[in-house]
Amino acid sequence: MTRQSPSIQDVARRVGVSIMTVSRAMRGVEGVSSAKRSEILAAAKALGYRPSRTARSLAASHSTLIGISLPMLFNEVFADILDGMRRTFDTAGFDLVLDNSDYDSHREALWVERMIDWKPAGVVLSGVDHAPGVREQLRAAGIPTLEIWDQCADPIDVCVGIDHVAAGRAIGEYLLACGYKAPAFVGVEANRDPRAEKRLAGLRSAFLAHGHGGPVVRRSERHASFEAGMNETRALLAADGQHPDCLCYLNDHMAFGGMSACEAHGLSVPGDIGIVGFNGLGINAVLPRPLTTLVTPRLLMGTLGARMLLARINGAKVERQSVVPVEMSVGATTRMMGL
Amino acid sequence: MTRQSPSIQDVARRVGVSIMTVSRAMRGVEGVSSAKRSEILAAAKALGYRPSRTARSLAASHSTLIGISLPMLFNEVFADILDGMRRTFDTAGFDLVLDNSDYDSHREALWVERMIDWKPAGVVLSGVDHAPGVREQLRAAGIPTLEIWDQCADPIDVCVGIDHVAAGRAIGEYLLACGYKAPAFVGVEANRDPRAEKRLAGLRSAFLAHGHGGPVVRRSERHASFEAGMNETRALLAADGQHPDCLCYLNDHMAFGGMSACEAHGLSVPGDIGIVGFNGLGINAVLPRPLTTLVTPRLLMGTLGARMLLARINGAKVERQSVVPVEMSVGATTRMMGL
DNA sequence: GATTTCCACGTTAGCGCTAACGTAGGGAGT
DNA sequence: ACTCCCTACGTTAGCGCTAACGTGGAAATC
Repeated sequence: MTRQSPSIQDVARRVGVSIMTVSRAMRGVEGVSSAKRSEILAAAKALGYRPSRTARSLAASHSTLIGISLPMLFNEVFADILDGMRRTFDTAGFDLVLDNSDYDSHREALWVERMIDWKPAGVVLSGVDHAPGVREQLRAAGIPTLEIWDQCADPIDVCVGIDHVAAGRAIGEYLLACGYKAPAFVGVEANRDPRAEKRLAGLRSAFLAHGHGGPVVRRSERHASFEAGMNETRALLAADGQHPDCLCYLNDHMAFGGMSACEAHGLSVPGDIGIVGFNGLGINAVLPRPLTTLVTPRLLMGTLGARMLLARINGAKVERQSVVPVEMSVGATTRMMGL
Repeated sequence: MTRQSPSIQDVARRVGVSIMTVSRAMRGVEGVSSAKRSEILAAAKALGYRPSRTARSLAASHSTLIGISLPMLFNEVFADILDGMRRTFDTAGFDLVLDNSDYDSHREALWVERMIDWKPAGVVLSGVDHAPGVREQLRAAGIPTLEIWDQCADPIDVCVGIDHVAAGRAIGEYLLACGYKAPAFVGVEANRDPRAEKRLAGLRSAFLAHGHGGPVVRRSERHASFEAGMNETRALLAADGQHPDCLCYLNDHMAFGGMSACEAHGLSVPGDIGIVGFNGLGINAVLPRPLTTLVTPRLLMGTLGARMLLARINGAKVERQSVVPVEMSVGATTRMMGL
């Protein structure tokens, strides 16, 4: 016997009320006396009744799903952001549908289309650089949307993140203050990570503003991993001519890999060459020589972003954009030159 | 003007067929001539029609959602597993609803209940140790379920993973072969990670079988992070009496933190003390002294698991359980004693 | 006491699809 | 010519809820 799971009808019959009263009781909506409400709740529990989410979504013409698209998961940054959001959304009773775009805006666009078919309560996208049409589709569907991790004067809906150009410039200015003159930047292919490109632009502008040349750029075709950092740094150092006096990396992972490559190449850090990461990951706490890096408030971004999106879902007006601060963390991989 | 998104009716009217024919055409189901089919598809595209997932789920009495519950995301292990599954499910047209149980089986149970309300096509749980009732609920609802990362003779439905007891024993036997005699195990609280407890049990049984004492156990109350590994190791070494001759960690993160603590304590690795991790993470490739560790085939597990679940969703019979092999990776943090 | 108000509930009409079954019309078999 | 069958559709009846509006009766107002 494959007894179907009980429906709202069964509860209504058992208590002797209409299904509408059961619906109201289950949702905690006004219009039911507290006596009836608890009677209904008890009956529902006894029968093992659980409201069907799909039926509810169809009838209400919107679901309690929230779609989240992140470039990748194995990355403390996005894992932290997700963690910050998760707690907030979870408490509010939403379920999270996840996408992993692999830094591919086309993939993201396809997923957004599919997501809209679920009539989600909200959508979260990483960054502000999307494929054409994504913005319009989300707006046309009237879906509250949060863009996270970057900033933008005119977001799709709301936006929380850091100013990547300013972050790059801050790193540049710190390095200039140390006396570094010939930076290099190690990252990934230009179209893969728009935020990294903004940081590179900021870094470049800082050096150019002080009359130096812009950074030498080296790009990996693969993920921004430990290994990629090591390989690209090795290649960079193997090139002819004078090597840079400091190396800026797309993130701490690459920087750590790069540090290994430098040492393998016989360069002492920071004696012969400076190294700067990005993000301020947990691994720094246990490294014998902590990285100089820019710490990003990922959990804060997640929590704040989730709250902003929730406010939009509830129809509240909120600031369209929120830019959170970053902090330079001076470690043991850079030094004041000439000391 | 808030023009509603077009429904199946609009497409049917435009082409001059019944909605059923449109439904069939959209789903790629038999019973429509190819001429009509392409005419309908063209009309749908022109109107911007997209089938409503919620309506479809209700009418078909099951959705294309797949629920996945993992203990945590910032962890290469689960990120890899998820990545392996994602590709497979994505291609098959499923959407992934994610939960993050924080190693809390009660949380997992609550989420499973909520997930069932969506009538998902399938559910993925991590491990085989669940809160009471979870198994029954999933079975009663007839939802294809995959348990991943551990093994079990009688899974809820299907299961793919490694044998953690055997893995622990393999580590123990390797250490015994090296000549180590006094191991310690550094992990987290006993009820937080059942898999780690199984590995500990395997490790213990190996040493006991050779007439040695079981491992000294040290547990962190926090996450199995770099920092936790460092802190617990520091505490372990600070204790009176002789220190262990080798340290086994819950995972590579903790092991790496532990290695820092050893060096800070003036112990050389592997000269004075051996260190063994678990998982074989990417960071090993760039460490000056790669960890001795047990490599787990995470991506394989994900891909294989997803395929098994897909087969179950399609009603196929499959092996209920699949145990994948692990491989000991001897790094530079252990040595043959007496050499 | 007649009117208004309000609360607690019921009724009606879908939400946008799909499963299951029904049917017309053309071709093959005898 | 008559079945028989098969293909390409259409019709009917929901899936399990909620929004919007309707209604009776008790309390409040004058």
